[in-house]
Amino acid sequence: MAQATERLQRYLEDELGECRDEDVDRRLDELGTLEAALGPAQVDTELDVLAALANETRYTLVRVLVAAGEELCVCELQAVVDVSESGLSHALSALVDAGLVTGRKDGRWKKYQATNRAITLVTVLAGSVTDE
Amino acid sequence: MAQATERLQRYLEDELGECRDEDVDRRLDELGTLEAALGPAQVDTELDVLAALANETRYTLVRVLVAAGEELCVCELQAVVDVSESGLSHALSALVDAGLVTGRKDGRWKKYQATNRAITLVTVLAGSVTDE
DNA sequence: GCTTCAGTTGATTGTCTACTCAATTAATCG
DNA sequence: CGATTAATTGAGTAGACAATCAACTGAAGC
Repeated sequence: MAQATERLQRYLEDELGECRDEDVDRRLDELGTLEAALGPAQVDTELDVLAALANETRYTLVRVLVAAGEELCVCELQAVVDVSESGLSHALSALVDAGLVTGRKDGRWKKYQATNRAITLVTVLAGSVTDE
Repeated sequence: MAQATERLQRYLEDELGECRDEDVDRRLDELGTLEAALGPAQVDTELDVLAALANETRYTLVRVLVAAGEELCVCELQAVVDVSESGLSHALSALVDAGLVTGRKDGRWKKYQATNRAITLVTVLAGSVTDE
């Protein structure tokens, strides 16, 4: 970090006209505060959610479940994605772990449903991409 | 898909009490419609955005830029993440490609700023994770 | 003009991830 | 009960990804 700090010092000299060591320390502290604004645990959760969504198979499943607005059977979801039965099960399991869908056994069948989190995220994401 | 269709047929028999081939076809069509609700091009864009965010280094950069509310110099961002100078540059480049940040050269320095898309997504994601 | 400096680019490498296959569970049906 | 069915689990593997190193670009400053 020593070298990086030198560069930051030169930058602050450019910006402030003058720059003492204490100015560098203050700026480093400000940057640290920005980074720590959310707790690290929450960031981990957010990254888990993002990782779960950032895959074509899983994102398709979430989108379909959100669009359906009701629970769908695994055997129906099988018709929607292009992976093996096992692959579908792995995908759904990852989505459950990320809190994006919930599963419920119903007799011989298992049904999955999008959570509020999934609905919110898919809606906002679609919106933020539409208005390029 | 032949086998999967058989299972779907049995499922629909369970649900509807009775099920002709045409019922299966109709359900398959409904599912296809759900999947196609958004154009495939838009889905690709959404997946690109998700992939760009789903990485600790890049997500941290976006969060800090959003929290800062102003443009930050590469040399400032260097203090925030734990990768090489080159790794930082690669990360910022990926974020630009995903439309999450913009870059601007200012003399010897290069400054990056969060886009509206990034602000929206980070805000909503943080919110959707807070209310567990 | 040559050097220094800020940042980028491309190639390479080790790690992580998303599948598939095979075996397994749990439930239903005959 | 034994067989079939729906779905899950775990091991293995091919491909994708993130980071680094080294070489490069372009602007600033002496």
